[in-house]
Amino acid sequence: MSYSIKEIAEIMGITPSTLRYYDSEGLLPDVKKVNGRRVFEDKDFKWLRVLNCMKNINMPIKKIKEYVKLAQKGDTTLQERYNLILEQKESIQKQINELNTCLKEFEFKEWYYKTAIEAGTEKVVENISSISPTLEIDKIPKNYKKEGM
Amino acid sequence: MSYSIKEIAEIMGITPSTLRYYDSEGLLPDVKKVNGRRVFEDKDFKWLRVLNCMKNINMPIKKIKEYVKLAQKGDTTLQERYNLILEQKESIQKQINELNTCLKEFEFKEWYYKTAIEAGTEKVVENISSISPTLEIDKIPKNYKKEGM
DNA sequence: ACTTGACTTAAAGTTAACTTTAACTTGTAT
DNA sequence: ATACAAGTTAAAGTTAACTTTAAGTCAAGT
Repeated sequence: MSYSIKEIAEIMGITPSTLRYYDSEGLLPDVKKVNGRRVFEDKDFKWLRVLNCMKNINMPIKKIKEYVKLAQKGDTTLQERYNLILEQKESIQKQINELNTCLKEFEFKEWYYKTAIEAGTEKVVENISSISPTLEIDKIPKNYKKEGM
Repeated sequence: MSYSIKEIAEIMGITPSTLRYYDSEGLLPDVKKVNGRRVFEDKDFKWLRVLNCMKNINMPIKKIKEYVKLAQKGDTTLQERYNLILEQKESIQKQINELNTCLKEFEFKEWYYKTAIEAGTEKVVENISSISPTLEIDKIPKNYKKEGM
């Protein structure tokens, strides 16, 4: 099966312009061209779904390009690609953990506002700050530090 | 307790400039000023931790500002704030789901490269595409569509 | 009195990731 | 033959979220 840029764009939920941009940035390895037009095949579609995945985990385009370049070099870069994958796996885990912590905070806020709405005023809850264990500290510990906001 | 901009910046892991930028964007409600200098108190610190949370879930600054403005209006905006919280909760859930799907893909790739490294070549695995159920479809279903890449 | 260090604002600059525009080509339908 | 829809490139424009710079204020220490 082969697809036009418009078709594949629609399938992926992005615009043809974005696909051309990705191509120009070297994110789409070896896309066939017929009469100067891009023709996407199953292998491209497969890769686009991995690319989509990499975008979802907030990998910058530069990093994705790096991966693509390594993959194009062949077997000599297997270890490097493995390392890159491990690095990204850690990043995903970290993001999931952060999101879960924040989810707890938002669940607290859901309760907070539900209670306030029932009472008609925020006064009934406003001195309660959070149920989330990571967020309920009111006094700052002496050596409290946080990286990357 | 009260803190200088430098202190609070270090605690939050951001720069004083970023804090000033947030303030200028209306993200820091009612920060006290003494001799023209910002003085951060426990309530500001508490809010900064919620702000940090909102940044972690990729809420745009515009949306955060919206929330701050609603909160400043008082009890008349309780329902609106509740709705905003629910909306964001859904967004977090969606992000966690996406990350989990991608984590599976990366776990597959970890195995893929480990196997390839052991064999010394990618040839031994390269026709295997993914173990993730959502990503292993090789033929595109007729009505397959995806939003927001 | 004067230097120093930490703060201030306003405005300009930066970066990533697109998006839009302009000018052009190509295959298909009338 | 001609119009039209869909593609192309190169380059300029946009947006969000900072970051840097420039010029100035202020309290404390020497």
